Amino acid sequence: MIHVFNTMTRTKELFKPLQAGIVNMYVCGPTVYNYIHIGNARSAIAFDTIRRYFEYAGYQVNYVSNFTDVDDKIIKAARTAGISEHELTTKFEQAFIEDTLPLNIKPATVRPLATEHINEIIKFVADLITQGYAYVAKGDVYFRARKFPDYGHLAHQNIDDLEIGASERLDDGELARKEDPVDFAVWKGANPDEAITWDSPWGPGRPGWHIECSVMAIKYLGDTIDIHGGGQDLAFPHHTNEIAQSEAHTGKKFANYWLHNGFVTVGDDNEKMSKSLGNFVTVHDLLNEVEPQALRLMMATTHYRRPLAYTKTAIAEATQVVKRLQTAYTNLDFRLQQDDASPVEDSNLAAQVTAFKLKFMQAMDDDFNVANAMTVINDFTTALNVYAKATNVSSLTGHDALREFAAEVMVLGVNVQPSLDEENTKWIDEKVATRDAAKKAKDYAQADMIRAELKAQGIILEDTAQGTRWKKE
RNA sequence: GAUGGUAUAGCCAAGUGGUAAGGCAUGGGUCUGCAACACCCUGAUCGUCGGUUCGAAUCCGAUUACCAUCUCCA
Repeated sequence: MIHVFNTMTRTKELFKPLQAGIVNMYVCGPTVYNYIHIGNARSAIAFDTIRRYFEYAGYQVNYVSNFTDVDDKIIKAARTAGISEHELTTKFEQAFIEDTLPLNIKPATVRPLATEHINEIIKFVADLITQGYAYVAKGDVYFRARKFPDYGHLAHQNIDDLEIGASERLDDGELARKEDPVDFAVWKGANPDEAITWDSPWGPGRPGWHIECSVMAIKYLGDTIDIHGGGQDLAFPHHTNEIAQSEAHTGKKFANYWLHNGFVTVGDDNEKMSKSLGNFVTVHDLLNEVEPQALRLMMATTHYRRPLAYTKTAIAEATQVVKRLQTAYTNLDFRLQQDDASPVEDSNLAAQVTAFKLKFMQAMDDDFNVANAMTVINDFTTALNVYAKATNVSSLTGHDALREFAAEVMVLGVNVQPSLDEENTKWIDEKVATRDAAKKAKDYAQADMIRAELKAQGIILEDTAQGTRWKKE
């Protein structure tokens, strides 16, 4: 019984999908005019973790996340770089894929592009005009926000309280064309010097900012979707406008649950990180400095609705934890490979594993309470470590435990299974064998020398009751 | 001005009425030929003030501080 916090109602609600066993979710993706920053990554990781938990819990998840590949910033950035908009967006779409891969962010089921849905967008806009919800004004098309009842409910903004132009970025010309300052563009007429335009019944132009998400969400997931997600800052105006235009168009509820992730803050004063403040860190740069799995864990274990303070100490701590999780997995795995491991079930361990799974799900069912889930994973880790030192172990149940452990940790996006590289490690095994012989002969001087020699090459030896295991530093 | 969020040990953080989970760090111990890994032990009365209650971090009121949103932003 999964409960999620719905921004629309500001309460935790029991999650009930429209179709049993299937979750249709749409998450607003980045505008691709630069490398993604850690705020984008946080959002992607938050919803990837949610997605992975649904999948762990047995749901099929249809996860649609877009690239917004046409807007003012793209036009500006392309012009600065001296390349076409398409070249620019293609480059950063590719970079998104490359940068999110090491963070174990699963690719979306569908990753649609605004520019590949222009016909559908034009049709959608035309329908809104026919319905009387939108009007043409000198090549632009605006949505009559006041005509939509309950406008602003999602962000809990009263339409009359909206401070017009509070961000001081409103274009006066646009303001003059609007019937009402709260109206928003669904289609923007082209400026004479803009190359990236499409023909429409209202003249050349391009989609407004919010329309692509409405069109693509409905196209790929249906008129009503289960979950719509994105960053907190999107609640207003982006999602508010999506709701207005979508529900005006279909006459149906657009999304049953609205989930919003909190911001990333940086620096000592915990200031919001954003592109406009210029204090952002790109994932592209960060991946050269930090262990990707540590970054992933750090972000995944901060509850998605809370602000996430990006600090070096948080990364350092996460690095320790990742190591601890991986060590536990590897050490028990080593123990189970020993000849004395029994093929018979260990009912005691099996019961523990069942209990951990139950507790893990209880934690995650509560609006993805990762902090409590981590408590379970920590207990699980300790149990694995204890078992790895046990005199009698069951290979059968031990492997079951490892599988369940890895699955739970993978919900958070961390892989504890060592990658199997093909390189030749025979020489290490030989050194270890030589050292073991020296140890048996109580020639500790030679044994220590071999250990030091391997250490110099980044190989750590660890003696156990069943023999010596090695790992890379 | 409107609308939200946050305040718990050195740091991160769970906990919505019954005498404060967990992690990191610190210190001590066990295991080990030594080491490593691991395991065990070690810490706070919950921003401030007042109220309700047999009992509050948890409810109510006030207050302080910090952060965010109000048509560029994940």
